[in-house]
Amino acid sequence: MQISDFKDHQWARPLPVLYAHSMCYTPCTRVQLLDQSMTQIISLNCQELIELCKTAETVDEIHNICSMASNQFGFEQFMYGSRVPTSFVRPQLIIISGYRKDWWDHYTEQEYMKVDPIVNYCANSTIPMQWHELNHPVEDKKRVQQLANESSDFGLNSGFSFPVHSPRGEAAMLSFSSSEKPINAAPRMQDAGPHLMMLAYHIHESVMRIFRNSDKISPAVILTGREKECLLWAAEGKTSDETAQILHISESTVRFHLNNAARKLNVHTRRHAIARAICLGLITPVI
Amino acid sequence: MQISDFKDHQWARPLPVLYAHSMCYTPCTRVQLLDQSMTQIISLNCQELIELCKTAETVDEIHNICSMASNQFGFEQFMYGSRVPTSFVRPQLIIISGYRKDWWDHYTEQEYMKVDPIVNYCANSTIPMQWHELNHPVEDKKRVQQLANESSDFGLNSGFSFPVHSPRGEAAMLSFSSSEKPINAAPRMQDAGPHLMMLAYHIHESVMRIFRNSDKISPAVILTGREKECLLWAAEGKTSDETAQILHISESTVRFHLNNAARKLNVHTRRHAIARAICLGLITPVI
DNA sequence: ACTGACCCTAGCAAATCTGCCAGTTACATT
DNA sequence: AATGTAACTGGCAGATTTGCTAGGGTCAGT
Repeated sequence: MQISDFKDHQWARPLPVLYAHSMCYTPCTRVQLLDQSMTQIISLNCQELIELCKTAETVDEIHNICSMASNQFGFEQFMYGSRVPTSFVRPQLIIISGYRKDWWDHYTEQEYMKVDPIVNYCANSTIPMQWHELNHPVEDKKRVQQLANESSDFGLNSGFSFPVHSPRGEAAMLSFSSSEKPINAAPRMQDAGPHLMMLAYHIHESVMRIFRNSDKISPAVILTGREKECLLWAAEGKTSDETAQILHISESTVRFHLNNAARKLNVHTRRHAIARAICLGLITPVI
Repeated sequence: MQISDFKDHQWARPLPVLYAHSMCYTPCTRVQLLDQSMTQIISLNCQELIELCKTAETVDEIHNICSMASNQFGFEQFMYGSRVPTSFVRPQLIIISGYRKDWWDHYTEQEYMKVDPIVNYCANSTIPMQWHELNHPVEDKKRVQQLANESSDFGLNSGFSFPVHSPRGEAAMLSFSSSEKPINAAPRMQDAGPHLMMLAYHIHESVMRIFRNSDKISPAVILTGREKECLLWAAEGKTSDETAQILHISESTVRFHLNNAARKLNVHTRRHAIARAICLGLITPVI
């Protein structure tokens, strides 16, 4: 969504992106082994890469896995990006770039992410998409056209992007690109689709696991059963009094639990607590 | 999450499940053509099934596509289920059952869905899972054990489940099952995984498209830009006054927009409006 | 020129939330 | 027996939301 400028406001400063440089761009068909002390060259199939994901403990490993997958299926560059809804206004971005350094620098410098139709597509859809299929209406046609023109200068002529969405509200994207023309690359990409889709979800799970284990994103908030229940009914629009009747407890107790929940969530109002709890997947619909 | 009983409350009555019978269970290795007037027998690969998804206009077509996929990969029964977050307390369920009629009747009669660890897993994870791998802690061990024992009586010895999550907060699951023992079925299932995962997401998209086109689930709510902005800041915990300062408008205007948004969302409080808007994907984090 | 959609503003009474305090009870773990 | 966690209850002042009504202004499309 478009949001009004609020440059003069304290919210203007963006959260730092957690990981965002092109670590080891390798435009060859083979990549180095994970253990970088060895220079042996190996190649792993998708299933093996997925197994690596499950045990990966650093972002570098993830980067290497993506590189290998990219090469495995004849792509040259990749990019993983995810948006963690720590806040609506200032979500946390995690980016692992396998783009060429010059392109990535230009991309960030121009803030292309804000208009990139591929990013926009992945944020709103679940179906993998080959770039030449993209036909979404865009807001800022001029900028999008500029982006399209410049990207081909950096060897991004065709690509395949995989949206990832989790029950905790995280939205992610894993893109692979090639300098080949779409007409030539399409059939090969088509075959790789299902395997890369499966990989994309595993990559995302691994990245989130790694960052949750680190102290770089806020630790999981743990709410008690009653706290969740009170939040749930509050999110359903019930007043404290109504919630109290539904749960057969006093209104004071409901307020008590909501206050505790708000404190744990590090917010000051119920609205904020509700939004946070939903975003974090702490309260989910009951089946 | 566990929620206290509220049987004596008006919320006790469940929403009707939209589609939940075993339409044409076909425990053979081939299925009938979509045009049922013809009895010709065909077999389609996964890519072709996905193409069918894109144009499917009825639930029956979806059912047939799932049947074909099931047979294609040596499964016998399937089940698709999705939960649309129209409300936290009373979400809308859409179910397309390819289970044996007797099993499905028993399953619903026992309300197994509420304790089914596979359903629980899919609601909270994104990675496809073979049933024998499942090792989640469960709440009601006795009932889960009962479910496990009885399901094998109905020919569900191994299976593969695919969670689906969308940016609009829908959670879905597509499961395929076989009477084979896991040890025998696992390798074949493993190979089918990526293709069925891709199919699962297309199935879900088609189902949601079909139901949104029908009048069976509430039509999409359209908010104006200002309404979204005001909701966004409200979800961020800002008061009307603070939002007014951020957006450089008067507090009256903020109230006006929030009221309009609440009316469109058919709710009476901001908390509820915020919850609804987040669930429906109407307000999303800004990049 | 008209219509519709959107955005902006105002005022008021009643209902509700928020932040703060200080307790009791039950239950499982150590 | 001691500890910790979760659940439960009460009170109060001040801030905020809610529901309502009633306008004016801009802009695009017809």
